[in-house]
Amino acid sequence: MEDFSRRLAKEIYQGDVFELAQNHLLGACLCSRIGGKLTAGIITELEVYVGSCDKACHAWPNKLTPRTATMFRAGGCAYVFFVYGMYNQFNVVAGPEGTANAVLIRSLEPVAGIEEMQRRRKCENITNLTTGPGKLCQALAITRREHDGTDLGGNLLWISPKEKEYPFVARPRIGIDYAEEYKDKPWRFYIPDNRFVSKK
DNA sequence: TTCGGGATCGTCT
DNA sequence: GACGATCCCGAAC
Repeated sequence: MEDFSRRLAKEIYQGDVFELAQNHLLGACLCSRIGGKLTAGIITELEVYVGSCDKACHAWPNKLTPRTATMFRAGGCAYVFFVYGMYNQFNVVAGPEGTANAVLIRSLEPVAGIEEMQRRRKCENITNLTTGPGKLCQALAITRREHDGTDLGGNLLWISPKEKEYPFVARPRIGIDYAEEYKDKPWRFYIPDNRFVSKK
């Protein structure tokens, strides 16, 4: 039986965003207990966004708006936004307060609450439950309205540290063609040879 | 297996 | 008023 009671330490979130993404979030377990149901999955794919220089980042160039305000908070909380009129996307805020760095979680390997995920997603196929940023929010019941800014050290939404090391590869990010010289930066990281990745 | 369109609304111009 | 850090489904190959 897996134990999801541990929490990633606060200081780790407030360090370098790439270090956080590569060495701490990839392979860790994203957990939610929403509506009384525990759902959790191992993070298999993610993308890094850097507010100070990265044209693909919502908060570039360090632009604080009502939408991006949570990204400027101290690392360790959730930045959840809404796109395409129907999907939510979950990010982990990184770095010290006043900086706008985030890690978009793109894909999970389901490990707990799979039946609840199937109900929420109206889908039986395990490999289609959490392989995409919009899908995993639906599976874990994460929404901008309810969870933007949520502390990731609590009991609603949290991250349990990885229990072993995983290899990872670096590739360009998805869906940011407008980002000019930043669109080809290999800031998407995923665990190779894992079925639960949205795009190879 | 790949491609293209539609759904749908918060956010910024 | 335009445009997405997407997803799903159906059509064509």
